[in-house]
Amino acid sequence: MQNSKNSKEGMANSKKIEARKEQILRAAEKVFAQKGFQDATIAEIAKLAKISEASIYEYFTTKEGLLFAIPIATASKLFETTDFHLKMIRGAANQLRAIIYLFFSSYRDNPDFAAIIMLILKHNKRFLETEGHLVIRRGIKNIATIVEQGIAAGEFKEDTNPYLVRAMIIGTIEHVVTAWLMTGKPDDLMELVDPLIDTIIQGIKPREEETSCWSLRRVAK
Amino acid sequence: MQNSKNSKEGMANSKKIEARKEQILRAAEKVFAQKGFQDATIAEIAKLAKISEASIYEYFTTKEGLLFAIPIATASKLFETTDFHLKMIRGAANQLRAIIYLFFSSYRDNPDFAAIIMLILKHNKRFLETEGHLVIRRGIKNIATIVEQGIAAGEFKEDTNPYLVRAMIIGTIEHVVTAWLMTGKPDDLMELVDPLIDTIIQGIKPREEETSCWSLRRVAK
Amino acid sequence: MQNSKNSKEGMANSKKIEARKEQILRAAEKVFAQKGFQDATIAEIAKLAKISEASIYEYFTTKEGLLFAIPIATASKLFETTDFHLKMIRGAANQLRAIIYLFFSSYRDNPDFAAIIMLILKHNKRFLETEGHLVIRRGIKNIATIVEQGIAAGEFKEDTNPYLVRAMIIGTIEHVVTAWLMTGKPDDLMELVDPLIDTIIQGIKPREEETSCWSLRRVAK
Amino acid sequence: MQNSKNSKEGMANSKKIEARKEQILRAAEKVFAQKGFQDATIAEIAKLAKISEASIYEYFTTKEGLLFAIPIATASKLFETTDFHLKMIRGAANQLRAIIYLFFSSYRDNPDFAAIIMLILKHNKRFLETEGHLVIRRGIKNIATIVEQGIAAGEFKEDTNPYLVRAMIIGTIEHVVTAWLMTGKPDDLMELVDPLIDTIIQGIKPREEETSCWSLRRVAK
DNA sequence: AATGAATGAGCGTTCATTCAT
DNA sequence: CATGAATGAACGCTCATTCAT
Repeated sequence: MQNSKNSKEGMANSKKIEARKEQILRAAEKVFAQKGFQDATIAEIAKLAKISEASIYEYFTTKEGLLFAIPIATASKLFETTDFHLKMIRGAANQLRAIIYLFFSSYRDNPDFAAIIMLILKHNKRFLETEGHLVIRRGIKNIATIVEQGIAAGEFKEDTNPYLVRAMIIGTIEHVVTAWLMTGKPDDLMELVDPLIDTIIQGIKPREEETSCWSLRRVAK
Repeated sequence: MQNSKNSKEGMANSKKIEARKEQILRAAEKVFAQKGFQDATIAEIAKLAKISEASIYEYFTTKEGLLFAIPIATASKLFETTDFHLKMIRGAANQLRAIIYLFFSSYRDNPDFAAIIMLILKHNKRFLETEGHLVIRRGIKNIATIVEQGIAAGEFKEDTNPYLVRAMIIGTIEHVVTAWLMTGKPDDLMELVDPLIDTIIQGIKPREEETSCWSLRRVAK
Repeated sequence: MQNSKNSKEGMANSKKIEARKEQILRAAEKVFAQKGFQDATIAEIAKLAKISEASIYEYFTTKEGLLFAIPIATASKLFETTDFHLKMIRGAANQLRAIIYLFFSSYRDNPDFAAIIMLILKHNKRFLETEGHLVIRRGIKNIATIVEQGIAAGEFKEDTNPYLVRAMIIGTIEHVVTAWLMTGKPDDLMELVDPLIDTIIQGIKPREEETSCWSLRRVAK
Repeated sequence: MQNSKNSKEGMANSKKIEARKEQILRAAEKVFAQKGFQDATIAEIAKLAKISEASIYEYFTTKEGLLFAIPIATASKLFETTDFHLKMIRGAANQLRAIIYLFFSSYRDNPDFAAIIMLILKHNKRFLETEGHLVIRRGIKNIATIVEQGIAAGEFKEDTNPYLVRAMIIGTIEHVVTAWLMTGKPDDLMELVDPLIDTIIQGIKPREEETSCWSLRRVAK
């Protein structure tokens, strides 16, 4: 009985703490996204989070530490979702399409998260050594892996550079999303998914004469 | 004599002024590239430029104005060079290749300029309404135009989206250069030129079966 | 049974409380001595005392109150010891010697206590109106009293100023101990006891011609 | 002509700067003396000096740096005065008397300086490695030297410990001045000069029976 | 009795910018 | 034209203290 009470309290407490953290993180996300890191003030974040400035420092060590903590949850969720979907999809091309789709929709649905990543964190060297960056790095690794699998399966050309493909995908997404953010988010991001993936896929698939028109070499094998 | 002396002085002065400006800009470029905008101080720039802090304000209105003025010269030169070369090149694909080559080599040769663009200016909304940004915008327009010409010439697929292609090219370059800058510039950027352009070109050129394998459809037309 | 248990508990409790206080005081003494008053934090004291910060405020009203309480026990013990020894000693000079000896050895054996007194409390005006200061004041009164008795007994010159003598003794001890603390406690404090007291005693004892060589004047009286 | 103008300006400027520094130092001295280091604020010092807070940092690097600079001028003057007088005085005893007199009167006439030294700086370890402390150290060295000369001249006992004598003199002065400061400066410090020096001198001069009373013992030898 | 959690209040320091000379 | 000197305005962070539980 005592145990259950304690464990309940424990849960309640840690839940409360997590809720508080979440509350601060959401406020910070909004303020950082709107003002940028330097122009954002702890005072404003605290106000928005309905908490005292000092309390923020109970949960995060510094203003920058707070910034670095922001993307962890959303990025984790994004990459979990991605992993979940990828398991159900056959074919490297389709998997890439899914990834691009999920990235775009994640950014579209979380523009503050997108702004933090694209406009603030991406250029901060200290962020490179952070848990948040680790999450993102792991999530991005997928792409190169899928490309490699596509090459192995003959879906993509043998001389395809998986890291270049990844750079093209991520770079294009970043560029498009950044422009979208900077211009006040007028466009429909999702319209670009298909053209982008189609272009990429066509760019890296084996030459037609090798595959479609008799596919001599493959037959030969 | 006095006149000529004066006019000489006038020339000398305006030259001197330009030289002074250039001196400040180079110092600012170095400092901003190294420290970022916020962490760079006017004091440090002034010191490096061997000029007083107050004097900087004789030539530039604000710290941000100084920042915004930095890329103008280098960007102008880059786009002039690009224009110059493009006139000598036939074929949209070859022209895109040239552009990518020139961009990469410009960034490689001017890493401070690259850092200012990639890590600082790209995310500054106020920069959008700036002469510097105008120069860059004009320079980038080329790409979409060339793609359009390529489509018109049958070099690229008819349903190619020129703006997406441009986004892919610019986005990939930015992503690669940013990574190169953030990781201490270890890689050889130029190695990526060919794979990148090859992939893009293959991604947007008309389908093989339409062109290589008897081009039935086109003939039918 | 219950009663006895309760009273036992009562005893245990008050003992426990005293133990707790003592625990906090020792932690505070160490931290204050090491860091000084301002640089010491309640958090650090609490950590060292293995108690929560809030609990400290169950036993002491403020950080300064805690500071003021530190020397009471040690000072009381010192002055009790001193009183105890003085009863067994005849002659003002010997008594002064004993006092100086006991002071020095107390500081040597309790360098944290010494640091608190010499480097922190001695300069705090609010400490003047404190129980801790009262204890010290009482303990120091001895010296002047002994000097007065020495004068009355003809051991010391009639025109000796007891308060100056006290100031010389205390001042010298303070100066020496402070230097000892500030320089990392390298010297052997005790070596100074004899030279100090000898010099003082010779400085205040009646002139030789009055005492040793026929003591004319005294006889004349 | 130009030269003289320039040098005049140079003088004017450096004079102005010195005046400004002096102005800040006087304000800081007063505020630090009244409130102590921690409770003093730059704001208050700036206000009293009729200067902006930021300007203080044009002349001093930190709050503590400002504190450390305060005693330099006064201490230098004190020790120069001391040196000046000592040259005109014969006899170690008289010289010690002069030193004690000059110390006391310096503290009496500059109670803020005295408070800074006695209540703040004396206990700051970082001050030990400071120009201000160097000045003081040099000034205090005198005392031991004079005692040594007194010993050599037969004025003082051969077994006199010059460092103990110095500690007694400085310690007593410090103790007395500190008490004077802490109690609101009611007493006349100067009354203590003669009794103090007389006691010290008698405490360290060769024994009377050897010198005054026909020196029987010595003769006996 | 004990403490986890929350915060009010405070301050040193930085720096872009101005202006008299 | 050049600049030395001055400053207004801002802010992250700390910590002693409180209080509900």
